[in-house]
Amino acid sequence: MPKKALLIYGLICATAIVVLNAGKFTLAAGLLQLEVYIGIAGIVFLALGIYMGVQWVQNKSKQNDVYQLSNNNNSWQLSPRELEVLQLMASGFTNQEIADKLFVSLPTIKTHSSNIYQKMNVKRRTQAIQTAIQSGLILTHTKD
Amino acid sequence: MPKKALLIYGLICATAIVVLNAGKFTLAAGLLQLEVYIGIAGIVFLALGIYMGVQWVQNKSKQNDVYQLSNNNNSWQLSPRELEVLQLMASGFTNQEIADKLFVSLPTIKTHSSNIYQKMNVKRRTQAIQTAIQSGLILTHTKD
DNA sequence: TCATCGCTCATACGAAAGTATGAATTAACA
DNA sequence: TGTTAATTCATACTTTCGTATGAGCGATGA
Repeated sequence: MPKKALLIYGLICATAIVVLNAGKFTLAAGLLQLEVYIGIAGIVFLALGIYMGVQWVQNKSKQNDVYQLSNNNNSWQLSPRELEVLQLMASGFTNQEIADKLFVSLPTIKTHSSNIYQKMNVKRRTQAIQTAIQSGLILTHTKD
Repeated sequence: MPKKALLIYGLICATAIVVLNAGKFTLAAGLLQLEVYIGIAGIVFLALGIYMGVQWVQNKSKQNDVYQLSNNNNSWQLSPRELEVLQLMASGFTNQEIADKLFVSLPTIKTHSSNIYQKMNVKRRTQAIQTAIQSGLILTHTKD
């Protein structure tokens, strides 16, 4: 969810800034030693870094190879966005994962996929994938 | 659904037989002319034929091409039955359709697919398809 | 004969996919 | 400027998928 992800990151950044400012004021008031301030800031940023690192690795390990699209094989007049969605569907991602990748909401991806199925005259995700592969729209094995 | 389909066909056949018998009795009682009896029987069977024909065509048009399996690429030690299921999954069929094709129940196919995902270390149908295609287990384009 | 494996089936539950409907925004275009 | 297409989003609903768990059965092999 783009909103959720943005919200989380926003909150983290906001928290970090607040903590830093609080520390600066305390420092200016002479109530805190510089070492302590730096230490706290270090811990906050370390935590932030760990969190982002974990997220990164988790996303990494989850990622499949993404299929390539053929340039001259759009038999169904799919829009650019629909092609992107189809490509990610064929690569094994859920609607939610596709939404995250494209920074849009889940309903948006659902709308796109429904439109794709209509244009391709199929009823299911797996049929769309099969049809796209068979037609050559999606390239499963790059031929060099 | 095998049960539902069987039920429907059973009901149709039963109805046809009942109608025929009713006609025969009426005929025996001399209340109906032979031509009328034959006519009614004809209409009943014509309707039955039309219904079955429509069903046939609809099923026909719904059928996808079925992918081929590689003979020497079973990296995950999938059982013969699991290979069949995977093949049909990749070809775009629902679990219900696969169950119908293999003359087993829906829960059976669900069990098979779950086992397939575990053996292949994936979480979803589309991932299993992608992985199987990439590995060469499933042949999307027959090379001659 | 006992253990294992493959296959089958069932029920119940939760997650993901898909449909329908309506709507707002933006960009291209006549 | 009005129209159209593409994109986005939401809500509500149905269908399909997937997991967990437990069980029965036949074949195979130690």
